[in-house]
Amino acid sequence: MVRTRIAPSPTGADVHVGSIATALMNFAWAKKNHGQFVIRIEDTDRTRIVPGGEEKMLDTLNRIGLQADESPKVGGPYAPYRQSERLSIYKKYAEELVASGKAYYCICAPERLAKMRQDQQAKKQIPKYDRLCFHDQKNVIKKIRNDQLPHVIRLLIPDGETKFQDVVRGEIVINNENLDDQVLLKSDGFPTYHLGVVVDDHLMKISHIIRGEEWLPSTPKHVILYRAFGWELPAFAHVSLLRNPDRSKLSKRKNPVWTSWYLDLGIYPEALLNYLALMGWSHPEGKEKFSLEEYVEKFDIKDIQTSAPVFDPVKLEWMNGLYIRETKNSILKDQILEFYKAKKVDLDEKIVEKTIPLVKERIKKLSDYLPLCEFFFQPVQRLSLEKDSLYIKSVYEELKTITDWKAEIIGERMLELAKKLGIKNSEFFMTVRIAISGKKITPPLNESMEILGKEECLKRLDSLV
RNA sequence: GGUCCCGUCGUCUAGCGGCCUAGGACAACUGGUUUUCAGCCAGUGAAUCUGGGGUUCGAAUCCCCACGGGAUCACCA
Repeated sequence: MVRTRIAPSPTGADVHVGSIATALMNFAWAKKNHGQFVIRIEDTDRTRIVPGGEEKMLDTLNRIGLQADESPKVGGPYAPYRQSERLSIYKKYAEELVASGKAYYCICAPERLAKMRQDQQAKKQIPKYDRLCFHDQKNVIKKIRNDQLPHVIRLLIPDGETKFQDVVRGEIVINNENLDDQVLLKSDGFPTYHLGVVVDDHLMKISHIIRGEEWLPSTPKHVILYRAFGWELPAFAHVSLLRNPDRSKLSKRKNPVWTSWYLDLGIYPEALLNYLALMGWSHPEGKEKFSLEEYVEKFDIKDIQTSAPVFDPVKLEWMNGLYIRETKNSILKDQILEFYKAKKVDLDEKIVEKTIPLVKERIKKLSDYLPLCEFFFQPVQRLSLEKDSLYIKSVYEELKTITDWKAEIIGERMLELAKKLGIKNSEFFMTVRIAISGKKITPPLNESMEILGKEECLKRLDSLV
């Protein structure tokens, strides 16, 4: 049975787009194999918890359409799915490790640890705990009992080397000398990430751990833990991190990284997912656009790319444009209405409906709509007209005589007028365009004028005459 | 710095020893459609496959080294 999971930590304001990319792979792999995709909240660092963060993350995941089979929201057979609610479990397992001699108590003060690390670094040594407490376990235990001393539990890294298979990177071998005696249980009773993931992934029967490559260096510790418990190893698949254009990992310093930022821009969840699917993976037939369903069918963790891709918002927008152009007009209308309503802007449905055919090929995301169409709803600040725009009056007079206010007719009459006046079409229409819309870039002019209506057009021209 | 990962057009990638004088997509540029901008269509440029050594009849593909980039080294995840 294939079971995958994502384990977000509510230490940010929202879900990072990179997390969506790995969530997508986890989702796809579970679905492809008719297994389950679970969401587990790893909130063990109470000092970094962002209020409302968990709520927001779950909400975003929901908006994006990656439904979890098990999560804090929907529950499941291995509940609770929030680590802060599983404290007694970690404690039990940590103690078990101490009992079997695979871990030990440590009462060293943070100050001592900090100084030790500093000294080691100064001497260019590998910063590692010196096992002071390990070598004095009896006394340490006595002190903890007698004085109620705060303490942690550390993993005793065995000698030798640790080896494991990574689905995307092959065999990974590391000399254990490079590993520190990792704290497993903190003095506040919360587990560290390392204990938490291993225990939960095992208990929740996670078969494949697909996560960012940032975890690769600490995976040997996890492997050691699995073996210390005598548990079977899951399959590990470390995927590359999304990068900034300068190749550093995608960060909010250099790029918008919160998923809802893109969604709130009017990027479709499907388009975001589709674009993200192309980061480190490619369709067997070379297709660029495909549905989630198709992705699930074609995806295989063995095909995941090892090199790290640069996140390109330009291509994302192109992808979204593809989706917009394939959206039915009536649906696109509703989406635009809804999109702006969420931003507290109420648009006239009739106008939006009429403008859709004109803008569908001109917008790449929903938020492109208003900048392009604002003049339909109200007169906008006008660009200044060229000095030789005196023929605006003729335009006004000509339009005034039109009785059948249709784009085609308006176009014919304007063309005639331009010819009569001896003005180049491009110049003439640009002038009219600015007079009517205030801008140089607009949807097709004749159609726009039809939508605006004769009265409104004349009014706008009149103010210039 | 130690450890680990990675290295094909500007970007995303195809490529799994001969089909590669390296293919596609985005971006760029040119032309067409045209009343602006898009869209659409046609086309152009863009990678000595990071470099150097091997292995092989033959290497982008396998091996080694160098260089470059990244990640990671907490009672953070």
